[in-house]
Amino acid sequence: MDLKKLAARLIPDEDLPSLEDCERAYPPRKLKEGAEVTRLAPSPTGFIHLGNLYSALADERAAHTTGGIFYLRIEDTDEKRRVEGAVESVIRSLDYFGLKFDEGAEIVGENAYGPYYQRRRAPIYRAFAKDLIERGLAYPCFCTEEELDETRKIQTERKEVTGYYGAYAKCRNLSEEQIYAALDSGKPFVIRLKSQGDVNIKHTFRDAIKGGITVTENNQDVVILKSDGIPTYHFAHAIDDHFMRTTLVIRGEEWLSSLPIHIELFKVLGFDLPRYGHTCSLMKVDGGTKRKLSKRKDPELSLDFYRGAGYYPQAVIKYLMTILNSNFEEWAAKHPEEDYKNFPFSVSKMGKSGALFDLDKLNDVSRDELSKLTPEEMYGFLNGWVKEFGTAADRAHFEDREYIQKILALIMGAGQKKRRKDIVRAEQGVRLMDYFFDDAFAPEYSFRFEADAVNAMLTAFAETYDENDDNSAWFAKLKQAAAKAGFAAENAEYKANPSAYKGNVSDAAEIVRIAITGSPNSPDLCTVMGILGRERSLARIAAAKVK
RNA sequence: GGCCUUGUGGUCAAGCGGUUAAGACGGAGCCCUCUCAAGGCUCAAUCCCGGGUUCGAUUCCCGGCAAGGUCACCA
Repeated sequence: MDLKKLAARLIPDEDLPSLEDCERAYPPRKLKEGAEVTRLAPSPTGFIHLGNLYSALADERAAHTTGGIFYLRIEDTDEKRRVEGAVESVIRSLDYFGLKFDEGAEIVGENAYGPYYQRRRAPIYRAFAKDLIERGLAYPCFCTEEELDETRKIQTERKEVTGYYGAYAKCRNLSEEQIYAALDSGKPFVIRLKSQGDVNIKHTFRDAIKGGITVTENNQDVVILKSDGIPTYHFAHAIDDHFMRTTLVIRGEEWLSSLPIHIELFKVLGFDLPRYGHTCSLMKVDGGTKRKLSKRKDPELSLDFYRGAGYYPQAVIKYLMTILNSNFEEWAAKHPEEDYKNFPFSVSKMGKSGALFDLDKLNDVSRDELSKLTPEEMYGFLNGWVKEFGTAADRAHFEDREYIQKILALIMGAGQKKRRKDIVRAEQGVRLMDYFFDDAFAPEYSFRFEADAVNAMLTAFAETYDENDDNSAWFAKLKQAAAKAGFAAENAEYKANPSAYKGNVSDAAEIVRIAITGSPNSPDLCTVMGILGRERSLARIAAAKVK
C-alpha cells in the first residue's frame, strides 16, 4: 500500500509545517539546571474549583521554587465544552489566590511557545498525524458509534477488555481498495494509532509523586484525530508537552490509567517522555465513605464559596500547602514571618493518598493568618468583602473607617503581646462587629439572674461609670458596683462563702456585658464601652434593665 | 468485572526492620482570667486483616479485605 498517497488523501492540508519546522520553532528552553516547566491545562468549561487550585498550586510551586516556568494552556479540543469567559475566569481566580502564570493563553509575556489554545495548533497535530500514517503507525477508521457500541457489548458479555484492539480493531487491516472505497463514498473517519504494544509486557515507571508504579503496555488503537480533524487529549498532550518543553506534568490521578497510551504516543512520535506526577484528589466523607469532591454536590469545592464566605486567599493557599507538603506546617511554625513562597516545596513529599478536605483545619489556618494582619490591612480585606457581599448596612458602617479600625484594634488585640484570633473569615468577622452599630444591635437578653439582681447591678454600675477611667479603674468600679448589688467583689470571697452572695464578680460583669454587647462573651468590656462612648453605653445599660 | 493506585488516632500525617510510634487540627480537662478568644500545661485516641521472612516487623514478601480511580471521536 502506498502510505504516502494514503496520508495525502487523509490529510490533504497544504500548509502543514514540517516536523523539523516544529522542532526549530519550539527549541528546548534555556533554563538553569533543575528548573521545572509546568502547566495548568484546563478545558475551557466549568470554572476552576478547589481541586484545580490544589493542583495548580503544586505546579506553580514546582516551577517557581526551581526558577522555572508555569504556563497556561487551554485544552479546547472539545467544542461542546466551551464556555464563554472561562479563560479569563481561570486567570482571575488564580490571581485572587496569588498564583501567576509566566506565559500562556491571555497572559502578557514572552509566549514564545504558543499558541496556547489547542485549536489554534491544529496544523502541528495534523502534520504529526500525517507522518504517523506515512510510517504505517496510524490508520483511518470508519467504524460508526453504533458498531463501536456493539463490539463493546460483545466484549463485556465475553468478559474481555473493552476497546479497539487486536481482532476487534476492524479497520486496522483494511485493504487499500476498502479504504479508498469508503473514502470515495464520503464516509467520515477518525485516525487511530496502530498500537505496537503488548499487554503482557509490564514496566515499572517512576512517578514523581507516587514513586514506582507498574504500567502495562498499551495495545489500544486509540483515536488520535477525531472526525473533525481535531486531536484527542492524548495526542495533543504528547505533542504540546513536548513542544512547550514541559518537564513535569502534574495532573490528577484519574490520568494514571491512560499513562500507557501517553507513553506509547511519546515513543512513536520520537519524543522524550516528560516526568509525571499524579496527584491524589481531594476527598470528603459522604454517607460514611470517602469520595472525591464533586463539583455538583459540594459547594465547598467552588472557589466562589471561599470568596463569598470571605476566606482570606492566602489562608486557603496555606491550607492547601499543608496538604501538599505536610512538613510545610512545621516550617511555617519555625518561620512565622516568612513568605510561604520561601518554603522549599518538594513534589516527592506530596501525599500518596487522597486527603479529606478538612474545614476545621482551614479555619484554624485562616484564624492564624488573619491574626497577623494589622487593623489597617484587616480593614482593607473586610471592606473588599463588604463591598461585594455585604449588606447595605455593612457598607454604610464601613464608610467610617476610623471607627471600624478602632473596633478591629480591639478585636484583634493589636498592640498586645498576645493577638486575639477571633476572625476566621470576612463574613463572620463582619458579623462579629455588629453590636458596635445601633442599627445592627438587636439583643435578645438572657440573664441568668433574677430581675432584681440584674437591675441592681446595672444601676450601681451606671452610677459610677466614668468613660475616662483606665482599665483597672474601670474594673475597680465594677467590683464596687458588684458588691453594692450583692455580688462578691473578689473571687476568693465568693469561693470561701458562695451562699452569702448572689454571684461572683464575673457574674456581675456578665450582666453588664450582656447589656452592652447582647452576649455573655466579648473582648475587653472596658474598651468596648470606650469605643461605644458614654452616651450609647449608658443607653444600652438602661435599655437592658428588666421591666 | 479487568487493570492501576492507596490503606498509621475522628482528620492531615512523620517514621520505613529494634522508637515511650513525632507534630498539627478536632475532642476532654486544668491554669491564666471580668466573659470569650488567645496563650501555657495535661489527657484520651492510631500502625486494615491473615500468613510468612527475621532474634525482632507499622516498616520487607505473599495472600485477603476495604477505599479510590479508570475502562469514549470528554478532558
